[in-house]
Formats: sequence, structure tokens, C-alpha cells
Amino acid sequence: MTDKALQQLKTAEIEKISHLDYFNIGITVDCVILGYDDKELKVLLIKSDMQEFSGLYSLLGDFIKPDEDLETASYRILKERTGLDDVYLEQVHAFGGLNRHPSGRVITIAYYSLIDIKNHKFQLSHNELHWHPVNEIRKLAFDHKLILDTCLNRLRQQVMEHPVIFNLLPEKFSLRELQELYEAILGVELDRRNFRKKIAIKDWLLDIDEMENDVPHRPGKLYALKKQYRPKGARALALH
Amino acid sequence: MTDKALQQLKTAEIEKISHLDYFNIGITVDCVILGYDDKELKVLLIKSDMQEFSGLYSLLGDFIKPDEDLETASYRILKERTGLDDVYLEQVHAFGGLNRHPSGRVITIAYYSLIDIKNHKFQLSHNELHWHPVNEIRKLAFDHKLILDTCLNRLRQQVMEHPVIFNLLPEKFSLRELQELYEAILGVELDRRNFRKKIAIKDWLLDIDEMENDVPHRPGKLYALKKQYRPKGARALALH
DNA sequence: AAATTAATGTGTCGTAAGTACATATTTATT
DNA sequence: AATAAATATGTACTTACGACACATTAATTT
Repeated sequence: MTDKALQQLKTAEIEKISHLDYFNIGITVDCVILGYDDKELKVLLIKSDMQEFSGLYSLLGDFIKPDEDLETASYRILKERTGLDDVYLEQVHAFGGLNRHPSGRVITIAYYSLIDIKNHKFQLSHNELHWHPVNEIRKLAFDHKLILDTCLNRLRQQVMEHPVIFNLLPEKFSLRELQELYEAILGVELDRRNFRKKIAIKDWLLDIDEMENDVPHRPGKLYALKKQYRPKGARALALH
Repeated sequence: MTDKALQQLKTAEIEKISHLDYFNIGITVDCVILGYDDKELKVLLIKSDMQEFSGLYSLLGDFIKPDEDLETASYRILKERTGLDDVYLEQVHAFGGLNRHPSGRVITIAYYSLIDIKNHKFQLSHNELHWHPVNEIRKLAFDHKLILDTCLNRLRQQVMEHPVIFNLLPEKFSLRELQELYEAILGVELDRRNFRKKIAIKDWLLDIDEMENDVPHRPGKLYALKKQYRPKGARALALH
């Protein structure tokens, strides 16, 4: 080994240390991937592979790569885990507590996304993935329960003001399905007449002149979200 | 140099590289520090010291230290720059575009804070600091104009629902002052009678039975925010 | 085929909040 | 004493919200 090479290695050691001072913070993106099925709001979780959290589930996340921005990273995770690339995605909050990750300092930026479980086929190659009803979740790995709750609160806010909820439904749906979804998200029962009045005022829906045909009772009319409210482009990002 | 030491240096080189792969992203906090003076909403800015942005101003920010969480970092910046430690602070959004910082990959987490300019003495040792009326700002260094606008939008939302605006005012204020502040933030003119009705319904204010005494016209009554709505503790963080 | 069941679909009334708008009162100033 | 400029306050109209009941339709059962 030449002196030059030695010097290079020493420099590396020094640089590594000074680097560690300010750059040894990992940055991840965590995705709260929400779906709606069986009249329940569900979140996609994976069994934690960390010793410290054995038996617990965690959200889907990954380190941000040096050459991808935040939205690209969260979109990549979604694509890798669900195979979907036409999803609603919204940044919610950054979490940076000192001890939130057992193996070092990791700051995470949390996103939530809304997908239609039924209308897409999954790459369920990762068979540690599971859909969990959000109401039954008591504990998650890391601070992921806090992240989940924060995202759910954001969703509840959004739902009252913006037509985001339709990302959880198939293209055509009945007003009953829509109401049940609102009830699942908000955790309250709604009066059918008042609900319909409220939706009518928003003027979000298109009467497509079709009826339900797979229900064991009187079929309801089907509606679709008006085009102008549909997320635009392949990557449906909510910009603020 | 022993073989062991050599090996250690080699390991350092490797670790530095793999470290660089995922940990060479800098993380900063940027603070949109807002104050209200002369019937205008103002933001505290500093002249950028970067070649690329010469002549432009930027928000106040700093790298996050390895041993401080996000709130601690933003609070530290506020304290360093304003000397204040009883401020309203709220996280707004993380910005992670690839080319937002000329000297490398830097992700920033933006906070806004509201302070009463007049009632506190400043450590204006940093005399590159200036208060700028937000309405007159056209361009800032980095992506700070986008960050500013994002924070202002968040503030406008909050203002309609929560009593955050009072952090910009002295303890005692008249309804006229309060209305002017709302008008400055929202950028609209409000009807005095309807405004007072709306504020009365909120039931935020305490009639302290004092009058203005420094105005060149008929003095108005003074009010204070009820205790229950005042930010609690030295570090007045808005938790969500 | 008739009766039953279970869901869809719709309207009204009372209450609360939002909006537009005008006049009397008080204080400082002239 | 008169004037100017701001404070303080109420009403009528419209719109949204919440509680509430009954007729209709289609599938299922008898």
C-alpha cells in the first residue's frame, strides 16, 4: 500500500466521522396505504423483521434514495408493494423523535394513500403483507401507531372538504356504498336523507343511469365521480 | 501501521461509501417566522450567504443536529434568531426536491411560527435579519418562496378554525386590531358587524374592561384571549 | 300469483349560522 | 360649540344543518 493510498484511507476515516456528525441521519418514507373492503377501512401492513418488534406489524417504508425526491420514493414503495401506479398520495407529517428507530437516528416522512383494493390485482409475492382493519390495530412497530393515527386524522379532515374518498371505491358505486364508506372513516352513523342532501350540494357525482345488479335486494342507482374531480395523470399526487 | 489498523481504514472507506449511498442527504429545518406590525404580516428573513443566491433573502434554517428532534431544532433556530422561547410553532411540510439546494441533496422540514414583534426585544446581533412584508416578496433563495406560500396557506386555514392568530398580537388588543389582522392574513376586507358576531360566537375573548389609550380617536374596548386558549408551557407546540 | 321482506328514494320544519346593510354614540380635534 | 372620525350595535334575508316518516321497488317466500 502506497503512502498516497494510506493517506486516502485516513482521509476517508476523517470524512466519515465528520460526515457522521451531520449526515448520519437516515431518511425514510412511510406509507399508510388504505383500502376499503367488507365495510371496513383497512391498512396494508408487513410483519416487522426487527428483533425488537418481533410479532408486531409495521407500515411500509423504505430509505429515500439519493436521486429520488420524496414523492418519487413514496410512489416507488406503493408500486413495489401493491403494483399500483394510479393512486392518491398525500404527505402528512415528518416524524423525527430521537429514539423512534432502534438502530439509529431515522427521520421519516409519512404519506397516506387511498386505493381500491378490489379493482386491482396485487403482487402479493410479499406474503408477509396483510390488510388490517384500522379499528382493530392496537400496537405497531416503531412509532407507526402514532403515524397511522395522524394519517387517519388527516384523512378525516380531507374527507369532509375534498373528494378524496372516491379513490377507495370502484368507478361505479351506489350512494349506500358511499355512505357506508363515510361512516367507516368517520366512525359515526349518518342519516341517509341528510347525507344524500349534502352529497348532492357538493355536485361531485354523475348519474350514470345504471343500477346495481349484484345485491340481494332492491338495487340502487350507480354514480361515478365527475371527471373534473378525478386525480389527474398516472401519479395522482395531491399538491398543496 | 498494523494489518488491523489497515483493515480498519479499509472498512472505513467502504462504510463511508455505503454510508454515502443512503446517508449523504442533509436534513434541515426552515422556519417561517411571522410577525404583525404596521397592519402588515411580515416574515423574518436573512440575506443569503450563498453565491448562487446573492442579493436574495432566505428563510431561517439550520441543519438538524444528531441529538435533537425536529421540534427542538426549529425551536433552537427561533431562540437563536429572535431570543424568544414562548412561541407558537407548527410543522407544515417536508420539501425534498432533488435540486433545491445547490451544494447537495438537502431535505428540509418547514415550520411556521407566530410571534408578537413589538412585545419582545430582539437579539438583533444578526443584522442581516430583516422583517419583510409578505405581500411584497416575489423571490427568495432556494425554494423558499414555495415554502413561504405553503406556510401562509396553512396559516390561513388554521386562522379560520383555531385561535392561533392571537400569538401575533399583544396580550391586550381591540377588536379593530384583531379585525385588521384577519384582513391582513386573509387578504380580504371584512364587515365589522359580521366579524364581531363571528368572534363573539367563538367565545375566545375576555372583556378586560379597559380601553385603548394611545389612539387619536374614540378608543375601543380592549380584550384578551381567554386563558384556556393560550398556548401552554414555555414551548408552545401545536401537536396533531 | 300473492304476500312479505328489506332495501331505495324523497320532503318538511325548526334551528343555527352567514351575509348584506344603516344609524346612533363617543371622543378628539378644530 | 361644531365637526370629524371612529366605535358600537340590530334586523331581515338567505343558506346550511339536523331531526324525522312514508311511499316505492325488487327480490324472496309462501
